[in-house]
Amino acid sequence: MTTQEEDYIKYLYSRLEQNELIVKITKISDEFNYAKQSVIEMIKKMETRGYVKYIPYKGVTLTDEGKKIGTRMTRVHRLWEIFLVNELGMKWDEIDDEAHLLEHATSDLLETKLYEYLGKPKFCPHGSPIPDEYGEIKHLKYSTLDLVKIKDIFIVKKVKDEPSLLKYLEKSGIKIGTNMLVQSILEHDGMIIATVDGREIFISRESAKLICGIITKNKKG
Amino acid sequence: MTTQEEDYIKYLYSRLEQNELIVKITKISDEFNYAKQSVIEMIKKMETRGYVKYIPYKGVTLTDEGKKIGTRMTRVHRLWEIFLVNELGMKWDEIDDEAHLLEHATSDLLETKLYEYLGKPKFCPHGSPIPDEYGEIKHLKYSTLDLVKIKDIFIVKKVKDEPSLLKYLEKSGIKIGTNMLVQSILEHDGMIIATVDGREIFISRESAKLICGIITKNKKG
DNA sequence: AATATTTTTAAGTCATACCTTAAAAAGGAG
DNA sequence: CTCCTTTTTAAGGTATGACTTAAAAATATT
Repeated sequence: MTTQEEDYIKYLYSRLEQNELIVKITKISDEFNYAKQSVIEMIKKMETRGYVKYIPYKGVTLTDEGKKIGTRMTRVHRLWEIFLVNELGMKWDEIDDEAHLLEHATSDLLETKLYEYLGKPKFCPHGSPIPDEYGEIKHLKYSTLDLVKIKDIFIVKKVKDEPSLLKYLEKSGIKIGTNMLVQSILEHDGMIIATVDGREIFISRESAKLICGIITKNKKG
Repeated sequence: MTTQEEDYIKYLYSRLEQNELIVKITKISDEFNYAKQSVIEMIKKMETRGYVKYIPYKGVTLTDEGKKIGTRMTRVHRLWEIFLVNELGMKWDEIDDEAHLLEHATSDLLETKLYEYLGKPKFCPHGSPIPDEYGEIKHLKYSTLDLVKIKDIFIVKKVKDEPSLLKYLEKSGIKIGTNMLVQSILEHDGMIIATVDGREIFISRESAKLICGIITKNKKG
């Protein structure tokens, strides 16, 4: 298993997590900035190895074997993210690239030891679930921040792993578990203005769609 | 910088640590199990990049740039070894391969964070010195266990990183810092019999040369 | 159904880092 | 100084995983 194959599989697995069961070659080539031809060649190679099924003009799906590897890569990636944040004190937006390098350098033994060392964590620092040692993963259903109404309380549970968003949230003091009280929603662009520990926070509608959590209605009495 | 280049440089650096200032192509090809031709090609490529100086029929030396990279690789390798032993509880003989994978996946930021997290350690689990953040390294001069005499006390300070030796020492309860009281030395093969916490330990002459430490003469009164 | 667009296939290229085999050159020993 | 061994050079090969360009095939649109 090469680093490249692992990256292809991990990407396909991430699409699967988003319920995208079949992924177009074009989408893969856009993701990695590879020529379409290169992607087709690689996918065909991976098909002969049993990791994916490729239906021309339709797209690519992971085989059971591919899913197993994808689960494993995702698990290892998220475990390293936990290590980098909880143990080394790195920031949200610094860890994806680091974890990406480390995940390709992780043996089964190391994976096991790391998992136990970190206390068998269930969620990565961005709130995504970590598959357990048997590959079982429980995706929780959340709302997104763009669905709130004025006076709602929103508890942040998961955020998209996108550096500039993460940097902004970090700067704004928003973490997993943060409670946001929605103060107002601008009419012309949908910007959400909320308070976190009394401080005012501004979240664009676009960003709001990338922030998952739980909405608690504030019934006016 | 590719993984392969890093491995070549790290090996040359390890030779340098043993005061082997110029390394024969044959030695490198033996070490990695590569054809000599392949080594020559690689070394020539690395020479154009400024990492080594190659004198045909003589051997290879690291340039200052190469030494810098070698120091860095060695440092990162030994830091990961500390992590694997001290934090994850891995065994002496399990960590070399793991650290080897991880060292190629370590950014400067991660290196810094890891160093601080581990408490700026000065020695790896086998007792080799870890270069500090400026690349400074202090090689301590030790005796070797094969130089002891009967009734000497030997304090283990450093052992060769060789899986089967490490496994044997682990099983025998010998660690860095262990005190060994030499009971007898067999005449025909030089085998050393010593006690550690009352238990009898057997070390062949060959192995004894790979165990470094401090000899304290036991002056008979 | 005809045309336009997208996707795939085919053919050939590149760099990396290994490999082998054979010839040439250097170094060491008698 | 010649002979022999070691080392290097030269030439050509392999696999991986990218690339481009052009032709063919399938899908989508009018």
